[in-house]
Amino acid sequence: MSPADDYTALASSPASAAILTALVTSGPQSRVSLARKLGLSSAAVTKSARPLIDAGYLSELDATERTGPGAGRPASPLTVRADREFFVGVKLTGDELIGVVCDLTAKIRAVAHRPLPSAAVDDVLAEITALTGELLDGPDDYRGRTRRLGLAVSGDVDRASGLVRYSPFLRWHNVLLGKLAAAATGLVVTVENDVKALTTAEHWFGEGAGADSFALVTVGQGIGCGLVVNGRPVSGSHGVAGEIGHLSVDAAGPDCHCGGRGCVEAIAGTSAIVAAAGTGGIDDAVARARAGDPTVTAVFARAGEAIGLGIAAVANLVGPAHIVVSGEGLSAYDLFEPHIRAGFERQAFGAAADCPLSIRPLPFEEWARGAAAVSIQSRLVPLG
Amino acid sequence: MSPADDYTALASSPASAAILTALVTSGPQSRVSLARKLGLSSAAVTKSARPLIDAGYLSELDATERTGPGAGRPASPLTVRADREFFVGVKLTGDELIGVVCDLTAKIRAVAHRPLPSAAVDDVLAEITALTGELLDGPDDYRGRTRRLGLAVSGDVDRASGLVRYSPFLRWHNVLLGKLAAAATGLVVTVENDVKALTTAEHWFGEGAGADSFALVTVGQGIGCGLVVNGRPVSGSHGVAGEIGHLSVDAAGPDCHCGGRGCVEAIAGTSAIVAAAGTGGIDDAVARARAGDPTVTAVFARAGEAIGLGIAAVANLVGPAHIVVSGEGLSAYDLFEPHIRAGFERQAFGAAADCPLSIRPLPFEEWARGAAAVSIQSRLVPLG
DNA sequence: AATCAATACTTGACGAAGTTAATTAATACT
DNA sequence: AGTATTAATTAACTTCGTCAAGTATTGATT
Repeated sequence: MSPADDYTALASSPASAAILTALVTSGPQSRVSLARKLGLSSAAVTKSARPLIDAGYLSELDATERTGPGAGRPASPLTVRADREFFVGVKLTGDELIGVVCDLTAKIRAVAHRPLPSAAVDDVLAEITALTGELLDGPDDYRGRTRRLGLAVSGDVDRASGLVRYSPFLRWHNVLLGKLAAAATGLVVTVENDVKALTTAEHWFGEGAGADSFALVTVGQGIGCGLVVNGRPVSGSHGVAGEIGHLSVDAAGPDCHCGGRGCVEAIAGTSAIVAAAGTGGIDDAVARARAGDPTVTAVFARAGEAIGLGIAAVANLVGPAHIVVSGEGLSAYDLFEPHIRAGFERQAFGAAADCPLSIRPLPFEEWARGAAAVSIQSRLVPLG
Repeated sequence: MSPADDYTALASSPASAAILTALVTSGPQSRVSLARKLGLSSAAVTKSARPLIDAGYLSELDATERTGPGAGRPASPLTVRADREFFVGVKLTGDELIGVVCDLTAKIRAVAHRPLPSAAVDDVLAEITALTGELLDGPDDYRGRTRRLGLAVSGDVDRASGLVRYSPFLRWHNVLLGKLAAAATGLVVTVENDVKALTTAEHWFGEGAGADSFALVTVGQGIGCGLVVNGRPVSGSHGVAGEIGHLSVDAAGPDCHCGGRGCVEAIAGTSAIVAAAGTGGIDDAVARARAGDPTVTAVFARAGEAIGLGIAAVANLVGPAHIVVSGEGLSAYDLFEPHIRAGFERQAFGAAADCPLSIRPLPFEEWARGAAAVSIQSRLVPLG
């Protein structure tokens, strides 16, 4: 395999893309079960898998697990060789870089943080390069088996061109981050919106693995949502999608900076909670709520319910198979969770209420893992 | 072409399906422009189009329109031969059947109505057969060129198997309508949910033609919504999708029969309007509002705004390229329209507000046309 | 132990559906 | 008339799948 192949996806045909996707999202499987699941002949699986095995990306598992009713040749399931290649993922925030090294199954192998004293493009590129070096040239030497870097940025990002159209926290406009970072690091770079990246990670490697439709809701400063429908991410024709934070759930609710009224974010965003609780900061609000202050407890209850209503709206409109709720705001998980569920259950229509809801806090490295997941995906299959 | 071919789709390959879809949704085009748009070689278009021309489904237009800068061989655009085949569409309501004959471009050629004195399955089948006969064996003799019948039913429908799982107005449970109607009429039958059928019609033959994502909102007894995302209809993993009527937009709003509170439908559904206006019926309410009764005018204003908020939720979450608002409720179009727009514009986030909104009343035959559109689609391309 | 049935996988011939490159067709401009 | 330009077709080839036949590896039966 020539170095130039690093720039193209590993899968050269629809079949091999489907095989890689199924193995990554659903774990080791025999060729026959892959064929059944993907609607292919087993001959096609054999043929498509061969070059992937030869290149070291797949391998055969020992035929320990018997599948059938006993008789017959045992299957030798195919599996992804996790340590065949490594990927760097970096999440950019306004004041910090969070970096991880992941293997092919998006398992985090190394973590590093780095403050970001300046948001000037050149400074950020220098810090990305330094962080990448720190991760790759550290005690475990990943350098030789790492060709790709994923970046996750909040804001308006064009993944195909690696362009950051607008990023509020970095105050960037139209920065060709992909090309610049590729030049600075010598790696193949993908750039994606942070929520979409996290959605990809959960859809491929997390609880949403293999689901045909899936939603990820992030709770924090803002309330965001990534959507996967019919197996494909939703981007929105006008560049807007998943704006769950600006659904209006209360006609008498507070005005929102977006011009709307009663937005979920204007009730349940971090600053809205702080304002409503009349406390100094979110940590203070959490502490007072945990101490039992009824005013502040009510603020969290109202916020949780608003989020639940927003999630119910997602369930009613697109009907995802699974919804994961997460984000830095869920460090106060215990204060939110029952009210999110209450709001959801009240407003989810009919069978939409059957949609399983996973509500859990999210380690901050997960955002960087999301960036790596996009990079892994781009390595395995064309586009996304 | 043997009779058995009537059961399979006309398109035998992805390329021919793409060509038919493009010609139906975007009108006559040269082979070269089709190739560019679809990412195919022009040789592939030539080859795929040939059998469709031979079978009489496509034909070449006279090269009247010049395309290029003047020089060069003029294009002879391909076009769908609308009268090659006809399709019957029937919409089933609780007390009436509405039937149409459409040509291949979904243009309505004939219309017929028929009361439905009984909702017993056998009686409905007899009426469908009679209506179909009336349409096909009438003054224009469509019988010889019609092989397919589309049925549209409100409720829970499995298109693939032609099963009506549950239909509230007909009080049906698990009726294999597709097989039964095929046996009764001798036609190839498709069965689809009425809102989805109407969405298909607008997405293929109406204002949403060719859009990658599209939403149709119906206003009437209930408030419904059909969604197309990434070019494919959204069905919902748990069978629920597009339930815009049960988004909660007012925390202090009325309780809804669904168990929720402040649902769009509980504010803007026909019976909610009648109840809030304190009038005898919807016609009465419309009359009083048109006469300037401030109470009733306010009821319509509030209803319109609630619908607008629901539409904004769709725009914020999935970002369709175009939204069509229609339905029998929009016979009172003038009372709703400005308030729908006001609600939408207030709550649409950022670029979502750029989404064009078409608000217009809908002739009742359009529902039957929707049923025919599904049938046409099933004739042209596999699945949907 | 030998055979058989069951299941997994591989192989090679074939076919469907696309590609590229060369050719033919039809027009406008000089 | 000759040439540039664009459209469409044709023929040779490539790719990627299927099908059908065979091989591989096990448990059960005789």
